[in-house]
Formats: sequence, C-alpha cells, structure tokens
Amino acid sequence: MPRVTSADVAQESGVSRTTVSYVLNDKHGAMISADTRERVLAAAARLGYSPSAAARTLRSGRSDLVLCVLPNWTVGPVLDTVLDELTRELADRQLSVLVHHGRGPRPLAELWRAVTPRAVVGFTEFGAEDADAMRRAGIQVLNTSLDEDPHAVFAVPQTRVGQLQVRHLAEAGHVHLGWAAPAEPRLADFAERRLSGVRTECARRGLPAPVVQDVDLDVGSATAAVRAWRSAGVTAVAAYNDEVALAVVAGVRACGLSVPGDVAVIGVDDVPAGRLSDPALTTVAQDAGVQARAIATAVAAALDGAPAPAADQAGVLRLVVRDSA
Amino acid sequence: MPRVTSADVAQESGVSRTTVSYVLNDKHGAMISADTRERVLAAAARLGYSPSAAARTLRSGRSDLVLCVLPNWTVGPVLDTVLDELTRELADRQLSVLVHHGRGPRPLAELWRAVTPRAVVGFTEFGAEDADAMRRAGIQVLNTSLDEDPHAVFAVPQTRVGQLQVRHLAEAGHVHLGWAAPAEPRLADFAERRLSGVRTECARRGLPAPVVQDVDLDVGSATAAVRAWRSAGVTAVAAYNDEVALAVVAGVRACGLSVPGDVAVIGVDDVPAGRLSDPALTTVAQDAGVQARAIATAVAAALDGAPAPAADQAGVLRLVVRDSA
DNA sequence: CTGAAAGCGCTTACAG
DNA sequence: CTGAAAGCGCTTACAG
Repeated sequence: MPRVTSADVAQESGVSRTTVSYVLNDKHGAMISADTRERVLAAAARLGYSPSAAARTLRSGRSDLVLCVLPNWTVGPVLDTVLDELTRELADRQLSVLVHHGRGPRPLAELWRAVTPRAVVGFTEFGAEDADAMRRAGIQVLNTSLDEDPHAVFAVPQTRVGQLQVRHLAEAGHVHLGWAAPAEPRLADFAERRLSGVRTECARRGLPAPVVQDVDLDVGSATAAVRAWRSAGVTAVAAYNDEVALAVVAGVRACGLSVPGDVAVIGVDDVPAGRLSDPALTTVAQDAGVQARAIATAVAAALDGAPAPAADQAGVLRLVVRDSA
Repeated sequence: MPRVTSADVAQESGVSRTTVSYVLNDKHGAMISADTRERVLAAAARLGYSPSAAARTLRSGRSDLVLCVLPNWTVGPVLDTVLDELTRELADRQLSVLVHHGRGPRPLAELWRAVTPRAVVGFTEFGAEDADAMRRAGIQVLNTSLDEDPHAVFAVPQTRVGQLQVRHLAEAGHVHLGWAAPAEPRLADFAERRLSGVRTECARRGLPAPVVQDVDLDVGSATAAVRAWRSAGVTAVAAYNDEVALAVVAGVRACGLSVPGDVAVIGVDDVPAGRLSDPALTTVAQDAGVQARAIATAVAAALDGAPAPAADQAGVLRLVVRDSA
C-alpha cells in the first residue's frame, strides 16, 4: 500500500499541491477560499494523509525534535520527573522531546543524524568530537550534567548538596561525620562532586574530614560500613542518595544500634520509600520542576539564538528534615 | 555555515556523488579502487561530512529508529531497566531506540510523523485511529501494556502477579486477605488486573474475597487502611507494588502492630528499598531482562515480517520470599 | 486566489 | 570501475 502524498490530496480535491500545502500549514499570507480549504481538508482526512516529516525536514532543514541523551546508568526518579516535565514544557513551543537511553554500543552520531534534532540535551557528557559534529550540523548542544562544565545550561549544584547535608548535621551538634559512597562505579562522577561539597563544608566549619565508606544496596555491606564508622567515632552519616541512606539505616539496625540516636543519617532525593522508612529519612530534595523549567528555558533560548538566562540553581535544593537526622 | 553534502565530498575528492555514496555505504556490488576509496574517506573526514538522515529516509522510505511510547505516569524502575536492555538488544540489529515520555499535549501523530520510525512500541495503549494511521504509514505497531490486548507482543501477566501473591499468603495459612490499591488513578488499569488475579485466586482456594483499601504513599493513609483491615479480620495484605507495601508496613508500625506477626505484607517489583526495609519485603519480582529480550525479538520479527514468537510470559515472574510475609 | 517549477540531499538503476 | 540523471515528498518564491 503506497504512501498517500500531498499530490494525492491535490488530485482528490482538484487543486494543486501548493494549495494543499498552504491549507494544511495554515499559511498566513495565502488567502484560500473557505470552500477550497474545506475540500482540501476533507480530502486529506478521507485519504488519511499524513505529511512526510523526512521530506519536510529535508526541505526546511530543521525538525521540531529535541533529543535528550541519558547516561548509561539507571535513571533515578528525579530525572524521570524532569523528563516528563520537560516534555510538557517544550510541547508549548511545538517541540517534541525524545529520550535516548543508555548510550549503547551504537555511536551517538548515528542517532542524531537519524533524527536531525533541533537541539540535543545531554544528561551525560559527550565527547568533544561528537559535540563539535553536532554544532557543525546546526544542532544546539546543551549540557546539564556537572557543575563545572562550561557548556552546562543547568547543573544541579552537586557540591551544594553535600554542603547542605553537612550544615544540617553540624548544626545538630555532630562533629565526626561519615560519607556513604555508592558502590556503582558509573555514579562516581556525581558522587565525587557531592563528596567534595561535604569535604569543603567540613573544612569550613573546622570539623575533621569525613570518613568515606562504600555502601552497596544490601545489609551486609552497610553493616560493615557502619562498624568502620563507629570505630572511627562517627556519629552522623551523609549518604550519596536516599537508597544508600536506607542501606545505612538497615546497617545501623543490623548492628543493634539506632537511628538517629547512635548514628544520624541524611540522604538525597526525597524518594517515597524514605518518607515511609523507620525512622523517616531526613534528606535533601531536588525540585524536578525547577530543573525542567530551567532546561526548557535554556533550550528555547538556544533555539532563538538568545543567551542562556541565568538559572536559579540554588532554588532546586531544599532540606527536608524528618526523623533520621 | 552551510551543510557539508555528499557533493562537497565528491568535489573535494574528485569523484562523483555516486562513488561517494558507494564508498560511504560500503556498497557491496560496486568495486571501488582502494585508492579512490581512501581519497573519498579522507575528504569526508576532512570536511566533517555527515549524511543527512532526512534525505536518506526520504529516499529509502525507512529510518532505523524504534520509538517507545511511555504512559503518562512515572516510569518505574523495572521499565527503566527494560528500556536500557531493549536499547542494547536492538542496537545489535542496527536499530536505535528512542523513548517518548508522558504523552504530553502534543498529538502522538506529530511525533511518529516527525521521526518516521520503523516500529512503535507502546507501553501504553494508543487510540485505534493512531494505531491505524501508523500501520497505514508502514510502521510496525507493537503493544506491551496489558494482558488482554490482542496486539500485545509481550504483556507481563498482571493477573498472574496477583495469583502469586495470594498463593504465597494462602500457603502460609492466611485466610482473610487485604489488597492495597495505589491511590494514583493513572495506575488503575494495572491495579485492576492485579486485583483481578488476587480475586480469582482467592475464589479458587475458597477464601473470602479480599478487602480492598486505597493506600497513598504516606503513613496517615496507610494507618487508616490498616485499621480498616484489622477490623475486617485481615491478617495479610497483598500490595499493588513495593512502594505501596512499604506504606502498609509503615501503617502497621504506626498502629503499634508488627509485620508479619500481626499483618503479613507482600509487594511487587523487588526494589532495593524493599530489601533494606525492616522487615525486608517479600515480593514478586519481574525480570526486566526477559521482558526486554521478548520485546526485542518481537520487534525484530515484526520488521522481518515474521510472526511474533510466543514469549515465555510466565518466566518473567518470580516470588522472592523475605521477612514481611 | 491558485499553479508550474525548483530544490532540499540522498541512493540507485542505467549507461558507459 | 565511475558518471549523469531520476526521484523520494515537501515547501516556497515566482508567475499568473
């Protein structure tokens, strides 16, 4: 069954392809009689016509797609929400958001060439040659991954996350702090940034350096870490995220100790499971909506050739005090 | 800065566009001298040439994209993993996977027209007219959402999930069961299927019908539900998923009761937080790898025009017994 | 108000 | 072994 083209619609409605195009694209300048208009629309509907985006993109040199490239580790709940919101935000600007997961074995180039996006938003860093090639092809390249990236349009200030954790713990009187690192090596870049914030803030307050322990998402690993912290005199632990924090809580419990009495724990992300755990997790929440809007604004600005507006990066973070610290 | 085209490469290397195309596509039939070949490749590299996928798609009538359409509620951890794996699986077949989140305000048609995918995999049902239009455009339409869908290529047997939960609870001697439904209305379709499995299995075993309670992801809501269950004589609760199960556990605790002594709880998904909770959650795990491979196989079969192979749907599910039931 | 024609960049028979 | 040419389906000046 051959494709229905604008020529078919033209023939069916007895007009030229030009007119079909004008009608279907609601062309402003051209004045089409209401009668013709109606005829064309009816024919298009009858034939089930849908314009070829490939042809349109080829002709106009631009699609209306925004490609988001995710890192090759599992998307957390926050990023999920960011993508949902971003999709909604950009829809207002007639842009469709497409997400690519996990940087598989196929080179990124295959992908952006295949979709000809207007903009690519990286939630992970791409290689310099990839970025250059995309820019050469007229694609706006935006990056949101890490704070120091010069091309970053919006980076959640990861060091600030660590600072907030320490501030809360220190103000509660804790002096000897621990840091629970994720075992997953692909998280290392993020973890490093957060830890660096923890270190800085400890130093600034004259506290001893944090005692770092890797913590897997199982009780055994967490128990070992808790023992190490205890013997180092640690009374409060800042965790990479809520999941790791939950593991730490489980470890403390397994040692026959209690949270926050023996060891206080603070996480990051504010996941539902943290609200429901015993004790409920104190955490640093990231506002997905703020992130999504900032990225959407940056994308829109880039497409308009405008300078990226300064995003209120501090506003994303919020301390949520519950029972674990 | 104008686009570099194959004509530029041809000129730069002193050959025709035909030859450029042959070299770049590793055309089998055509014998190109090693010398020419090299010259073309060098010129392409020097110019930073990247072929226009729009033109290629227009010319050949097909792209190498597979579009996954997600429902408009947040992706769970299982689906996340499925997408990662699917991306990997299909990369072996030279296909790139693109994911669309959340069915925003833009009509789906805009999207598939804009990317001209080879296949669309729906993790949510689309309207009949959308599906028809896609099929008319030569796109393979696959659906994975719910068991009864005739177009479903691979549906996790949701009713079976409920059956497994009941079987475990019943074999542990429980007679009066509760079912914890998610408060989120967008989950209703899934929840309904699981609950139906619970009902069926209760009936089959001659147990009274399950007592259904909506449970929000907060302690207050869960506490109210637990009180209702207790006064109905319920001793074990099957929850929609692990998050809801965690809420139920929190509710039981808030009532001053214990899990599983007073109320046993079983979830679905096997999320890390469930492993770490106190007590550790008994749950029904879904194997994301099995799902991803089944979908990948189905997509490949559809593209080859082959009939979809029967997937081993039962193998996806596995009971994980821990301490909560 | 509407039509004929060019051209976006590519691939592929068809001739040499 | 390589080139000239057609055509995928669309939009948009340019003429009427």
